Order: sequence, then C-alpha cells, then structure tokens
Amino acid sequence: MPKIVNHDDRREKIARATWQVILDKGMEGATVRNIAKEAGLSLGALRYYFKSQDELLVYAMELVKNRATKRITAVSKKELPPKEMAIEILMEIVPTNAQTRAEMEVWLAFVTYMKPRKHAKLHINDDILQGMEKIMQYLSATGNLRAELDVSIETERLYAFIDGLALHALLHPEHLSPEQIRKTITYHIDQICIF
Amino acid sequence: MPKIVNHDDRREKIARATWQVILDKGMEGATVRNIAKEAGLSLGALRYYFKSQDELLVYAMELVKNRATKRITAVSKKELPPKEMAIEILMEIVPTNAQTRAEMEVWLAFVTYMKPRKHAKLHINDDILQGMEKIMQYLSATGNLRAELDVSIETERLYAFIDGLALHALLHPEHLSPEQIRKTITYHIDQICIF
DNA sequence: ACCTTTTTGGTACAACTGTATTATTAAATC
DNA sequence: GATTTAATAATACAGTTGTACCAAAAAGGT
Repeated sequence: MPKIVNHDDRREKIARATWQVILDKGMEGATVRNIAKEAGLSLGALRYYFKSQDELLVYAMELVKNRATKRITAVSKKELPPKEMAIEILMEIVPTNAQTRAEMEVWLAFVTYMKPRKHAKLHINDDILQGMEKIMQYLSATGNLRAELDVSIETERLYAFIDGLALHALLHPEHLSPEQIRKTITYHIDQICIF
Repeated sequence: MPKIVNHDDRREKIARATWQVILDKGMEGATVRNIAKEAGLSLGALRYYFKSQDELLVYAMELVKNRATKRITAVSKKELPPKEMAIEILMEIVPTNAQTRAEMEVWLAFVTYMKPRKHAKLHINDDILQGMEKIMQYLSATGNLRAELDVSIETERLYAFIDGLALHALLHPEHLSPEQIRKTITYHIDQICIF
C-alpha cells in the first residue's frame, strides 16, 4: 500500500485549473494542453492523475456540484426565521458574485457540452429540485405558506423562477444586480406567504 | 449585376444543416466538414456561401431568432382574450415540441459557445424581455392584472419564470410534459390576474 | 458559337487535438 | 545503500480542424 502524499489535492488543483480554462476560453478551449498549462504541469503529469479527458471533466463537474451543495447546506444549518431562511438559500443558488457565477458558467458549459453525448447523465438539477421541495415543505409546515395555494405547482413555479433568475444573472449580470435579485426573490416569497 | 438564382435559399439550407449537426453532435461537432456533409455539399461549395465558420454560425443563429420572433408575432395577431393571449404567447416561448426544443437547444449551445468570445454580442434575450413587458402592459391595460402588484418586479418575475421553465423543458423533457407546462403557466397568470 | 461569371469538387497545409510511449527524476520502503 | 514505486517531462503519432487555393464544371449573356 504505497503512501500517496497529495494525490487528491493535486486532482482538485487540476480541476480548479480546468474551471479557469473553461471560464477563459469556453468548453472548446478545455484541452488537455491548455489545462496542463494552466495548472503548471506537463502533459504527462496531467495524464498521470487523469487517464482520460472525460474522467477529468467529470471529476471537475462533480467538484462543482459538491461545492454548491456544501454552501447550501451550510446556510440551511443557520438559525433563521422560515422566510429569511428560504431567501438565503435561494440567494445561494442564484449566482451573485464572481465565485458562484463562475461555478454556474462552468456547469452550464458542461451541461450543453454533454447534452448530445448520451452516456453521461447529470443529476445536479435533481438536487436543486429537492431543495425547492424542502423549502416549500418547510414554509408550509411552519404555517407561513398561504393556505389556498397548490404546493405541487408552486414548487415547480419556484423551481423555474429560481433557475430562470440564475440564468439571467449569469448571461446578463449587468442587468440584474445582487440587490435586484434579492428584491425579486423576496417579492416572490412574500407573494406565496401570509401577510 | 449578376443574376443569383437561389443564393439565400442555399444559405438557409446550410443553416438548417448546421442546426441538425449541432443537435446531433453538439457545438463541438459543428465543423465545416460535418455541416457540408449534412448539407450534401463539398467543402469548397460551403466556403463559397460562407467565407468563414463564424459567419455561418452567426447567420444560423439569426435565423433561429427570426423564426422564433415570427412564430410569436403570428400568435399575437390572433384575436384572443387577454389572459389566453398571454398564455399562448408564453407557450410559444417554452419549448414544447421537437421543433421548438431544437431551436432552443441550438440557441443555448450557441450562447454558451459565444460566452467567452467577447466580440459578438447577443440580443435575443432583449426581445424576450420586451415581449414580457408587452404582455404585462397588455394585462394591466385591459384591467386583468391585480392592482396591488408591482408591475416592474412582476415583469422580472415572469421573465425568470418563463426562461426557467424553458430551461427545464429543454434539459428534462421527460419530467415536464406540455400539459404540465401549460398548467404551470396558466397557474402563474391566474395568480397575478383578478378572479 | 464565344466569353464571362458563378458554382463546385478536390487537394493541400499548418495548427491543434487526445492519447500513447518512453526515459528520467524524486520519493518512499526495505 | 538498494530497490521498488510514484511522478514528471518530452516526444511521437494518427486524426481532425479551419482555411486557402485551384482547376473543372455549369450557367448566363452576347
């Protein structure tokens, strides 16, 4: 059993370099050579940590997913009133800063890249949908949700609303400031809650 | 002034072949050779109609935009009650059939492809935003909109909601049937309108 | 018939792609 | 210190890319 010093750290560093290259040059620019150059490694070194390009891309995307999941669960751990809690979690999904914007940009590039390639299925959105269900359930259980609403459709509506907002924040960041995003999300929550 | 028989028709045919290739193999597969093969032309012939690949891609995307615009304006010409009119127009934006799904898939692939390439700006979303503004304005002018609502934020909300729904319909067509899409859209319109 | 212009197919080329292979260095284990 | 393994670098290769070029064909006008 050989002692491996920092194998996983290196893979993560390479994944980070991959994100940067995708941000700079798009999915087409995510070549093994560009990634190796960004990571400061040789082709051979890169190939040692990832046997193929596909393995590298999949790993990099799973890391994106894990990061987002971690951020969201961290927020959900905080002690907040139901409505504020919902708003904070939703704000964590919509890209508002360079960090989260980069994450979603990479994710979107990867999704459209993988779309015509059947074999690899993506389950990222399922997690977000589950999050929406949890939020609606939470608001309902704490008595904040207006009683006459259809929870099932409202979940779908919130899901679409948030992802659309995220898409717009990504494609037109100059037209949708973080303050406007928060205002719009708060508005929606207020509309489906009592008061 | 030489008589050109069907120059524009050929360019449109090539653009259509480009869409098909993007649908089949993604943006990475949209090579001049693949497109020429799909269109049944030689490399030289293709190059005669489009001096560069960029010119071809831009032309193909403008055609997508024109098609969508035409479909929507055609619906808006119909004589319908305000709420039904709004629903029909919104249904035209969300991809519900193979045709419109293909259009949006190509558009999304193109947008993410062009994102890191600064020079070319896309104005497609501006048109959709203007459409949302028109719908809200129309609902408001005909007295269907609930009075206490903030029209500005409601427009942004509708905009995000529809684009999110469109994104979901594209990425998870099995989870969002046309009937469900119509039901969700109708629900949203009902929520912001009187009755 | 001739000539001009449009349209096409074929080929060539330099650059880039993912992957494979090799030799060499650094590190760990005995 | 010896030896085994991890890690790196360099190079090679076959395939694909966008673009350029050119000769042949088709079409149109005179």
